[in-house]
Amino acid sequence: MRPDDIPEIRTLDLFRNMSDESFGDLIRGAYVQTFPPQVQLITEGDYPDFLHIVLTGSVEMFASWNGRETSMATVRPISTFILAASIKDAPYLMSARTAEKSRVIMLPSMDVRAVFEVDNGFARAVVGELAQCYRAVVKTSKDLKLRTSIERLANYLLRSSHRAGGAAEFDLSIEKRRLASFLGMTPENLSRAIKALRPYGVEVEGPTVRIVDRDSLEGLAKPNPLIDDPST
Amino acid sequence: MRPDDIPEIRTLDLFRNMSDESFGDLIRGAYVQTFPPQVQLITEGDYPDFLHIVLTGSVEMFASWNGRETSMATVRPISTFILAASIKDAPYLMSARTAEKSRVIMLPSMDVRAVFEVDNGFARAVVGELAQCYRAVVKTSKDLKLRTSIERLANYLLRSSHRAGGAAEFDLSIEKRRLASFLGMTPENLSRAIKALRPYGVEVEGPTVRIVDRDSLEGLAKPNPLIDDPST
DNA sequence: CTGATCGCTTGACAAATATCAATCGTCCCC
DNA sequence: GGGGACGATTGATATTTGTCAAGCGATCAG
Repeated sequence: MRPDDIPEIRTLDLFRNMSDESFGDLIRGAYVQTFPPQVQLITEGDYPDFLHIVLTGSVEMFASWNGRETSMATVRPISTFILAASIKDAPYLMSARTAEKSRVIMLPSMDVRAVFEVDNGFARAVVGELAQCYRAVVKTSKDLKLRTSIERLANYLLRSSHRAGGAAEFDLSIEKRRLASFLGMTPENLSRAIKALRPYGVEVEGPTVRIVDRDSLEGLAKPNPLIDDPST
Repeated sequence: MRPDDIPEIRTLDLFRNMSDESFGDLIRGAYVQTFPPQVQLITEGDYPDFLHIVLTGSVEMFASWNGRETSMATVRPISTFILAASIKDAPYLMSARTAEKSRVIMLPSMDVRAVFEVDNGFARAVVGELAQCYRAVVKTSKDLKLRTSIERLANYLLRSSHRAGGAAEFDLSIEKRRLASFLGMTPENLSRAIKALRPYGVEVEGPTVRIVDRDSLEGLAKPNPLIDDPST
């Protein structure tokens, strides 16, 4: 691990309120690695060796069953993934692969569990992180069950715009076929859904999205903080 | 609260490893109430006043958007619900109503958060509970995205049978229209899906289900512990 | 007993979504 | 520069799923 990685990690919510000693125990066995795109980092069903933290790039979480595959989430810096499995020492429910070139910290799960047992500040921080993850999955579940595919796309675009600081023009930061899978549709249908949003002031050219008429799009999307606000 | 409720609660995973003092603080302001069926206990968007624990009966968690409603989960004894919102003091993402006559403990959220801050055993127990909830939602999300409606029904029936001790004959313990909503389909389609499972040895009469040919049903359902095993 | 209500079921139809096949464009490698 | 690979798009078609309307059967109140 590079020495200048350490202060950056130390300030994460998850590690901020733990003792120096515990933090030292955690990062002693840690290492940072840079992966090229499309490298599978973990496989569902395996037992967790490491708690992963994405420093740069992005990581796609996905799941498979019976020869089918679906994209579950994209993890962006700086966040952990697979915390629940690491703490419980339970098998991964999802696989992960780098979506682009990514720098990832890996903390041995054994150390994570050991520190969790002795450091009360860390234990409480884990609660915060897990609650956040739980609520995020509940939101995407509501998105999937309550909305049509076009409504999901419309809200996804509004969320993306918001993440880009409210910009009217921004880039889809993932491939369209992965976006399709994340939104629970086929790539073909995503193409058609994009066209269906043109009357609502959405212009898409390659990876670039321009929201020309936000009011119109919001009229269709009806964004709701209990589904679309990632911060609550 | 009735005195004989207390030891039962004390043995729950969530409360087993906390100090007597903390436990006393928690239940001091608690009360137990029995609700008739179809009483709405909490409403999404509200801030949590209480952490709820179902002692008997069952509670349906559901969510709404834009005039639509979907069933998210059924909480059965003895489990908590809305723990994440209580701990974070964040708005409920789901509403809850009693599905049948139910006895429910209500612990003031303020007390829960206060005890969480001081009792380390409780804080760690909260982690275990949250991780469990998180993984449960991930599983249902995979179920929804990777399976067709008939496959979801087939696996639901196998899980129900397993919960009934592996019995070939058991009762659907929820209304069919709620089951349909939970499985992400309409009541009409659930009816048709049930008929579609007849060639796989599934006989349904009213609320009673009989799995005549488990091998055949499993051949269709292809149950997978990373989706269908609630214990991992 | 009777009528009303309610959940479930069924059939006919409509809408949404997936699948298949072909094409287009871009990027990369030779 | 010329394939070739790959992702995106489009059109045609099939499948799945939802909607609407009607009817059935159980339950319950009067």
